[in-house]
Amino acid sequence: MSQKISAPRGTQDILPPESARWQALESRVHALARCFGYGEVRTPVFEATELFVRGVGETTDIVEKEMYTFADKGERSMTLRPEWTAPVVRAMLEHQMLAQGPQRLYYVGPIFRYERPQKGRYRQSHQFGVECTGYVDAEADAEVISLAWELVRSCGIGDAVLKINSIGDAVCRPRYRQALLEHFAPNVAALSEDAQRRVERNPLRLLDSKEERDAPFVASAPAFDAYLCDGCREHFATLRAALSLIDIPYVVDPRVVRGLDYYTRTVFEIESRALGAQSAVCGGGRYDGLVASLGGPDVPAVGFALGIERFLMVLAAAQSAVQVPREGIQAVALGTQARATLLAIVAELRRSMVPAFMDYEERKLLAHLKIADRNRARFALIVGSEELASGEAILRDLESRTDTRLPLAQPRVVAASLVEACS
RNA sequence: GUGGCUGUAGCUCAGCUGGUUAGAGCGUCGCACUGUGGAUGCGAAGGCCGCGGGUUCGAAUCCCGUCAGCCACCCCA
Repeated sequence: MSQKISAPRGTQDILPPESARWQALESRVHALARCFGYGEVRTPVFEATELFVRGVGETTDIVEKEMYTFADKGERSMTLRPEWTAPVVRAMLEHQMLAQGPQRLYYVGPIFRYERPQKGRYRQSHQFGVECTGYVDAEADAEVISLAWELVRSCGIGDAVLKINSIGDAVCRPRYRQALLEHFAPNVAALSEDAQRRVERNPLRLLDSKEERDAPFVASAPAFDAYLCDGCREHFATLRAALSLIDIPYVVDPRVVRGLDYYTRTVFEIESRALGAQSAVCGGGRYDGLVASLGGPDVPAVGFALGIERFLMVLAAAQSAVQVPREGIQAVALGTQARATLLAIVAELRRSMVPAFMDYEERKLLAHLKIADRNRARFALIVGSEELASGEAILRDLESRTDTRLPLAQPRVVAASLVEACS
């Protein structure tokens, strides 16, 4: 056993029938993005390390300890993409897209973070997300949020909650930060160890503490609300009005504070209890300074990322196991000659895009029918010596258990009449 | 990265305070049943008890290490 190679820690193989659920979600995602006018972007799986250091933020956990970084043979430092926003912005800059007005892009694909694996947390995971650039308007925030919410809603996830918040901008955030510092600093000794670290580094994250001993101080902390500048306040109000206008239920939660440096103003999360501690299925917000910080023009942007693995888990919890519908035709050949006859018909069926299955072993009819059943085939096309003699195959509807006779002619003709019979 | 729980057949799990050849259900395959499925009955295959070391006359069982999964923290999708 020890010499067997297994998938690296925190990664997983996605096999049938699970992969079918992925395909279903992915096609839903593509269709939804299309409805909102978003085009797909695909970027390299690895990028220059510098892109993430500048884009995500030097002091974030992602950059500090979670990146898969390596030197290539030309001694360049490369990093496996730990998130999509920085690469997408890089691509937009590289291809001069931002000079051409607002842009709407979406992506689906893997990200890599070196973390300790746990349910809903992997070293390779997959995200669907969008980036909308060029609008300062809160309607763009609402658009992006509604796209995420529409996916959740259309999949029938009942217990999902949308939480929104505003974390201000370059003008008012430092003021609020200062206020928080002044609130917590006198009580540092009473705080949990983790909280003490955060007082200096990122006071905003203190609001997110789960430690019981921090709770009283968190509860009495000043609210951002009072510190928002006029611009941010108005932006948040417009967003709330827009969400109400398009019937999207939300709660304002001051504790929603994103961990990546580039967020400004709007931040939001969609949570579900089905996930335990990793409750966030989707997270995003506005990042007006990111494009400029990556060397581009001063272009505002909003977006989100949704965890595919987590989303599928929530989906599985919400839906009861659905029976796979029957589909396609199982060719049942009894004898060598029948096998040749059916082989040709199966090939023609597949050319007509009708799923066709065949087992090549010499088995009894009963065994063949069991296989057909297990394959969830809708029909069985049976040919044995009797059928060859009479020139008529038996087409059995495995659902209604009724038989029809079908003249054996040229494979293409048989396939054509099967297509008709099955539709 | 920190703390804790768990690793026995393809899957879900039994296996008492260490004691002969490690069990069950599901699944797979075969037969009853040359030719009309999901059932039933009978049978078979499938295990270095995650891996490595130690204690012991003797280890799936106790100890240490390691790998992996899970839970919480941390972080985030």
